[in-house]
Amino acid sequence: MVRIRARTGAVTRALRYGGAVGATTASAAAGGAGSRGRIDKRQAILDAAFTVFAREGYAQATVDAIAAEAGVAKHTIYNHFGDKQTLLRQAIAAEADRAMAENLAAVERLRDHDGDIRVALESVGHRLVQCYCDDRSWALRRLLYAEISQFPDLLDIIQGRAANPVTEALADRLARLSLAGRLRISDPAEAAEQLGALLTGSMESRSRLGTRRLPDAELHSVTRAAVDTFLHAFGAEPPENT
Amino acid sequence: MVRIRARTGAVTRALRYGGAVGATTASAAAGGAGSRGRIDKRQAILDAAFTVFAREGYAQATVDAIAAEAGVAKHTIYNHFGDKQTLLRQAIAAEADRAMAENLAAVERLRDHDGDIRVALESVGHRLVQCYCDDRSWALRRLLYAEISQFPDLLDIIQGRAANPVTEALADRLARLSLAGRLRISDPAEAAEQLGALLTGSMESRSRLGTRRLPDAELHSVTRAAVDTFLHAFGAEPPENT
DNA sequence: CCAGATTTGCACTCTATGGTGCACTTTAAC
DNA sequence: GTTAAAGTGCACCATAGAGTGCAAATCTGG
Repeated sequence: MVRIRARTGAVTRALRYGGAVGATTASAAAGGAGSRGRIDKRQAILDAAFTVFAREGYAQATVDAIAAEAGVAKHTIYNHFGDKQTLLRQAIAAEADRAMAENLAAVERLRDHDGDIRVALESVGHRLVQCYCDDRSWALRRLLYAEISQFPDLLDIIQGRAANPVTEALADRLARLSLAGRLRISDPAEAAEQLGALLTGSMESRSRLGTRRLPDAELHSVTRAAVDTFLHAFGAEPPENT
Repeated sequence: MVRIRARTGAVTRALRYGGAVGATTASAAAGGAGSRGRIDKRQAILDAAFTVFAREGYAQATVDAIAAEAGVAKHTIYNHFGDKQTLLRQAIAAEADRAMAENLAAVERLRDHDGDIRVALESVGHRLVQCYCDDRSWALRRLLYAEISQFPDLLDIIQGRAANPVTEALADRLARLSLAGRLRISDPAEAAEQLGALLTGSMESRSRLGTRRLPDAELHSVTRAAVDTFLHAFGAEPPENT
């Protein structure tokens, strides 16, 4: 027990002054909203919590471990979040925000792409697949799957921060392209859903539930195949057979 | 503590003699291989373990709860499986076998379907989607996502029992159909992957990670849309536009 | 340099649970 | 019926981890 204490203390200090692990790095970049006290340990805690929760699962993750990872005293965590459940919810919400922002940014790049439609779709598709296969995205997805039966309200937290808005944004872009005569789509929402499915559908098994990092070449080839099939179904001019 | 004991005992007895919950029902149907002792509590334990693990997650699930659910003494569990981890692995393996068998059966129905290709694909697709959306399938998927970082070897256990063999079987069928001139497919494996993606890709958000049961009508419409898109891309005769 | 807020270290409580030991009962097979 | 295997009930151990209290240290704004 005493030995554990000592080790925790050492890690804590190393993180605080060394700032090597990433949690503290992120915290430095986030000292904006309502920063009272020090350089807002809040963000560091959220980052650390997500990391540890994702690695160990909610039940296995100990608040002590999160504190150590964040370079913070356990008490500070309870000061900020009250209890472990709240911490989980906030950590997931923060991470979902980050992930969705990335996805939306990717989709938005369809807005003023005026070259070949295939090139545009492949570019955006590739970016979307990259986001989907990002380590943190997989961690978030795993964590959601893991805890959804224990915390059904996570769905509400994710609601509006997850795939849904991204698909809608994509549907918007596809509708515009269709209106401009570049695609032939009757139901943009459905088309967006299907494009998303084609892009990400095979990632689960390919990446072995996110435990294997996929080479970029593989992402490219999946993207190309997905866009190819998509254009066969929704392209404006009937494509000559491959 | 005493009160908990009492309650557990009551549930246990109710299960043993009433056989109402499903675990015991299943066990009765499985007293085949190597049944020594009683009517093989083994299967009842596996079923109960899967149920409880899926509901609570590995760490939260208590062996006592599993014993109660199975209508069995805690000791019996340890007699059969040694420890909690082994129990998890075996429960998952058993459930994966079950799920894969269902999926393969669905795919096999493509073998001697000689009518309209669209009808055949929609029929099989619908069955596949149903399997995918089955409560137990979702539970298995959630459990895998949840525990994969704690037990990476679950991948090996699932290997050969999961989506992979199903996709391969589907690729086989598609290849035959292509050879018979009913489809125009250059890469059957890729086509199978894409058909699978189109069928199941939108289920995650639609069913809210499997926490919402989808009306069969919705499954049908998704299936129809998936097959439609698939045939646009891989149909033998270029379809007239919708 | 001061005051108030924040953070920290550490000890401590309380509860939960995996796993075991043991004596006793039930079951299946001969 | 007898017997050995399988199952049961219960007490028990050891450990671990959430959450709290408190006094001392540290920071931040003025």
